[in-house]
Amino acid sequence: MSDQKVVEITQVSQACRRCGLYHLCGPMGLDEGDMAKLDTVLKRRHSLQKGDYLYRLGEPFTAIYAVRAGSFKSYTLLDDGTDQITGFQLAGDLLGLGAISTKKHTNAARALETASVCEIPFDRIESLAGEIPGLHYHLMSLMSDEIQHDQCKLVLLAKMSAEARLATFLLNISERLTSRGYSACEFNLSMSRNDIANLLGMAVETISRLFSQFQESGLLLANRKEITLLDLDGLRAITSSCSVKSNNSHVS
Amino acid sequence: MSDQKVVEITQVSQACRRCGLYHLCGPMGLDEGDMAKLDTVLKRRHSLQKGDYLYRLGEPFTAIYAVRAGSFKSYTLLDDGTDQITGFQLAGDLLGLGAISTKKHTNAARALETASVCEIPFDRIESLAGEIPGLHYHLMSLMSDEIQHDQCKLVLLAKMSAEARLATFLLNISERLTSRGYSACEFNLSMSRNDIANLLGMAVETISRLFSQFQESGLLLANRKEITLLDLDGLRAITSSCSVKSNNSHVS
DNA sequence: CGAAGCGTTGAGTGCTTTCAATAGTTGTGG
DNA sequence: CCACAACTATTGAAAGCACTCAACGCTTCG
Repeated sequence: MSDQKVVEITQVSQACRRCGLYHLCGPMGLDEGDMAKLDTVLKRRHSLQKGDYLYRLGEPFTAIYAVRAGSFKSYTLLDDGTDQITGFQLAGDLLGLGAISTKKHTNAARALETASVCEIPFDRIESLAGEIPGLHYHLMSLMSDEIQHDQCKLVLLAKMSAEARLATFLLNISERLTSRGYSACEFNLSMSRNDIANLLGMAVETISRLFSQFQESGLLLANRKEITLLDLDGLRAITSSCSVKSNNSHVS
Repeated sequence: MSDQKVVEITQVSQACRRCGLYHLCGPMGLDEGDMAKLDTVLKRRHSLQKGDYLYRLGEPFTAIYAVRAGSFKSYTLLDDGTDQITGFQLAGDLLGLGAISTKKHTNAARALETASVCEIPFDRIESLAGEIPGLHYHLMSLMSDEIQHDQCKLVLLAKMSAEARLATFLLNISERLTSRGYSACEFNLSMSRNDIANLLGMAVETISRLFSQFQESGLLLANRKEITLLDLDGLRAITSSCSVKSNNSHVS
């Protein structure tokens, strides 16, 4: 079971170190050998252009995906023909975990900009898990995270005012970019105002008005998709009245 | 690996057939032998009274739970000191799946009435999974279900009117009770109006007004916690304008 | 260049909330 | 057993937040 763990470290570096999934694999106890095994089932560099579907609603579920670069929106279709965005996925986030039980995707995922993903065939995970003891536990942890994130979104939608929702959303994007090594205060939103409004359960006009209001208050600068956060504490003050206790809420 | 599967069927019957988890174990391929093994790690008949905590926020995560009888509410605490209910669990539902990654419970679970649960120690699941091939997949399916259910709740909160939310909630309770063999149209709500309002992101007064309105419209009879649904199609019509496409939405 | 889409801003409406009062229910202790 | 307190539920009236409708400028793209 541990006779094949000697591999070229450089090979692993190439394959995984730059992958968004790396920081998820590392801390959970996968050594270099395990990661090399994992690497053998990963199809690398699946690239997509803006608007491309990673998968559509109803398609058979065959794999989960890790975002390497770019960003995605995942959304479901409602009876009235409209969409409901259930989340945005940035580099390092996973896609497709909600479809394991149904074996069909219950939502669609589309690239918001040029993006690339790691595709992880699910049936090969099953066989691979026999060789890597912690893999199943790792996957369940990731799914557990997703459940927690969704519950943070529930709080946001159930309890927060429009103002607090947008502030929470912006701070969350900022935190997630920071943890990936990007700037905490300057970034480009890859999604439209429409998409933000949809996720946060509000009208587009309200989003637009709030951006203007935040700018007048000196909290941020917003020029279309270019965002500069000027007063993180000010934004936190807006959310603090009703955010989840002692928990890095993940709301997008 | 399959040399220990011969066991007493009657023993299995006693342990699992009446358990809410049974209909989850059965279809996924566990045979009687596997179920007997599973049974050895289940602590049976953990009973609770109304108001008892199954677990509290911040407690170490040691086990997941299956509701055998009664019902629970799970909720998180917000910074402002208020609660946010994230779901109600009826017989057959699972509790605790969101805490696997953090190893601490990120929400609390309390009995809404006299209840009993199966406690499933998580560390023993890990070792047991080596003997039961499909167990990990089964667990991931259950977690995948939870992710889907949470996303249905997101739709409800993001898109639906107060009227549609309550109608959806009632139909969902009805469906879940039906699938457990209870009456589809007559049931007692174990949760208070306050709890319903909290879950659905509304004021208590609005819930109360809607119950009155639904009753005047002949959709249902509501006497405190005793509910009689009179016009399921009428309720569905209220929700249909904005429910999730081709999906048995699970919103409580 | 024109069309289509995105983003911003204004005005008016309306759904839901908040405040308030009342009644019914539950639980506790004298 | 009743009285009292605390909680739950219902209903009314008024206020407010966010939505809808509408118009306009800006950007993108064929």
